[in-house]
Amino acid sequence: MIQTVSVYILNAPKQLDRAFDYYIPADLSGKVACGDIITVPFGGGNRHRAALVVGISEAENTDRLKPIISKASVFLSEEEYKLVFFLKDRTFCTVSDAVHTILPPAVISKINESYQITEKSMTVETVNHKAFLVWQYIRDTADVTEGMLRRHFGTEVQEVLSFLLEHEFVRVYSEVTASKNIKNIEWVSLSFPVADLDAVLKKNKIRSVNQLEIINYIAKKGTVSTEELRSELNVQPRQIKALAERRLVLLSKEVSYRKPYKVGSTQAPPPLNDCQKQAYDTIFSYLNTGKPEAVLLHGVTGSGKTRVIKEMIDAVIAQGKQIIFLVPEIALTPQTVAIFCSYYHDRVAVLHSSLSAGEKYDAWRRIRNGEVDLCIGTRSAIFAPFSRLGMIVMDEEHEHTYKSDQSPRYHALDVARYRVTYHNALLLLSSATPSIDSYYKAKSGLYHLVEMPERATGQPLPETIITDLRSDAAAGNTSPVGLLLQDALKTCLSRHEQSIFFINRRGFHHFLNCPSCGYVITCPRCSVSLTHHMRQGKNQLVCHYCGYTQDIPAACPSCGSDSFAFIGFGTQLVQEALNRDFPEATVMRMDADTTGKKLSYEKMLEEFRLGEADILLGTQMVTKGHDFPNVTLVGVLLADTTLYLDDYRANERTFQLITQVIGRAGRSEKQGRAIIQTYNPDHPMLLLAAAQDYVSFYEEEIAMRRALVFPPFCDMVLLESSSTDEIFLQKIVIEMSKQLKKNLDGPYQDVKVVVFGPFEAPIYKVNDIYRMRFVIKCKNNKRTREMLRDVLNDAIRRFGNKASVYIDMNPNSL
DNA sequence: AGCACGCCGACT
DNA sequence: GTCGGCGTGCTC
Repeated sequence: MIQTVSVYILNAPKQLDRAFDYYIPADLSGKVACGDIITVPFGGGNRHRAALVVGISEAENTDRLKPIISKASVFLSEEEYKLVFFLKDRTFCTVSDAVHTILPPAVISKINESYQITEKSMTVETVNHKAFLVWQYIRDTADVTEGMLRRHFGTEVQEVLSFLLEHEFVRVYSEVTASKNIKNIEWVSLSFPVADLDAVLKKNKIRSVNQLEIINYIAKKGTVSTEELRSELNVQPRQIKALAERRLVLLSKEVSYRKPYKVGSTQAPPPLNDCQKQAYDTIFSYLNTGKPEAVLLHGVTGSGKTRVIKEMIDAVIAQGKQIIFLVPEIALTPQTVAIFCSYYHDRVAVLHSSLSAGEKYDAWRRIRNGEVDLCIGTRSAIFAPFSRLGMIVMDEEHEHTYKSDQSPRYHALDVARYRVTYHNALLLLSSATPSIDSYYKAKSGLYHLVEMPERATGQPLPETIITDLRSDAAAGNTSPVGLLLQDALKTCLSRHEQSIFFINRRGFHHFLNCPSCGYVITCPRCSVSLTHHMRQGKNQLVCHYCGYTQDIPAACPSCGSDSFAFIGFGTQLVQEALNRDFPEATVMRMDADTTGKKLSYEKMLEEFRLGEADILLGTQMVTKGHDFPNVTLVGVLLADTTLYLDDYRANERTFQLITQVIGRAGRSEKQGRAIIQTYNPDHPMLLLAAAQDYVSFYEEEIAMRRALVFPPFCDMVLLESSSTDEIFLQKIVIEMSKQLKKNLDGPYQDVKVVVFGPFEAPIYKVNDIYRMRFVIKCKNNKRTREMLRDVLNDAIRRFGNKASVYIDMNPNSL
């Protein structure tokens, strides 16, 4: 009997996402297990590919199988291995995509293989001439890779190579490239006591200014890195080497982990107040219950949720367990990250998308080696390879950045739930404005609900005023800053206090809004607003859910005005208006245009905190959890833009956004004020947001969702296909439509769904690729996923090489 | 995705 | 006759 393996090929296209069998040659027999990463010959050219082992068995006849080549040193832990199939099942991704998300990119980016000759001797006579040439080449060249051999001998070298490997004239070494990414730090120190400095200098007759400078620098600072000498004194490495050769300095090497976050000074946190203590005690009681637990911590802005979380982290660490702390976006939460880094020093790792591959790998390795207690990071940090996970925290739980919109299209919350179940750990969700879904789960007892209704400082929430832009228009004010807001700004400036102006500009799709009455056209079938599209050079209004299309009416159906326009003004326009009307005020503009560079968000926010500008003007990013003690005025320049989004979550998003931005005002001892400008001053959602009345908002929203059957009472599936060939694409979606119908009438009769489409995607053509969609309302359960997977696989099998098809379960936008 | 196999047009 | 175009179909 010969051992065989089932594997999934990594970096393979969707069509190849299935198991392939190989046999294990004698030298690897018994050494391969599920979750291992191995290399195998694949395809006509037998090119070496990385693969994940998913099964081990035995066979008598292995004639039809190829042998595996080697085993890499990386492998998936049991939990990671299970997560691969969890992701595949839930998000309809390939095994390859899942593996790449769970392991850092450096680990499997390249399976680095090199060939070496063995002890077995070879002469021209024993083999054919070509084999001998290849063997010679491998013997005489260092680190021979497959690519090098291909370049030298052509693709047919594979045959020869197989022969050489089989007869053990040659063996293969495989190692992950990431190991080469380990950065060594070279430390330099004096070889003699500092007290002897003058004597040593005299004795060694050092006169070179450069060398004196180096030695004095080291004498002053103690041990320094060569890197520091290079940047501070502009020293060449060879100069240091020269000193080392003269035995004046000592060099030592040390493997270093790149640490992109500087550790600030540690300040003891303030003691918990009563409300915080109570919240902490409740959450603590769910720790170590022997089963998985989930808590939704709902606290108003400024209630000190982060303070409670810090205390929980301490408690978990004290029990010898580890913590994942997810934040929506590192760049937007620099304060949080810095504070936690300063508390936990080298026991913390930071993981996020703008780290280099090497930095990610370092952090990952430290976590896996158990050198870290706390991992702070964005979405992908949910996969941090802790083996003793005690708690997962998701800060600003409602943020959409927790959902990936690229394969695997997972939600960090789903992975978090999976992981806390695996570890019997605690899931702690925190938000001032929880997602409707989470609050519903908390209300139905699935999560424990912990409320923090008051601000830590005891300050009341900001006084909020809604102003009607139509009366501004009537009064002849053309500035995007309304009269009331102008007044408030004057007062604010005269007191030398700061203000934040928020522009709710979102995405590229816009709804159509009547400038005189504010009327918005909605879909007669879906109660969402229609979206403007250019279709065949024609302006049209389209519903993203059901595909309903109509022409733009010549006059407003509500007030009869004949000029429809797209509202929304850019940050630039507002800045100009502010500069004109308030020349004495400094305006800091923060949007995608002004924050291109890596850490420029942080810099700007820090500068604003220090009072270098009077007004911070920006989009979404100014609403996030920053703490600006001197801000007393918040202006929402136009609240309407998310009110009528073509999405069932429009209300939810508006409420969250407005509540968050209002929460920026009056966080210290000064009372804050917020002014919301709108064309819809009576819109219930705005009134609730202004009152910061989350519970009423929730009650209204959940009633609406229940009545219209939207999540959490169902799930939304986006089934999209795209192709450069428009005609072919039409054919595909018709076939998919048939397949859906066939499934739902036949083997999947028990699956309850409502299918909309096919219709064109909101942006029908991108980069010459046409896109068609189905939107499916369903219940996300095993049977539904089976049905969907069948439709997806069928389409991939039939059309996969000319079109791409994917499913997104509960996507961020439809 | 690669890569081979295969079946027709322009070249020695 | 054969070199090479890229359409089709398979990959353990």
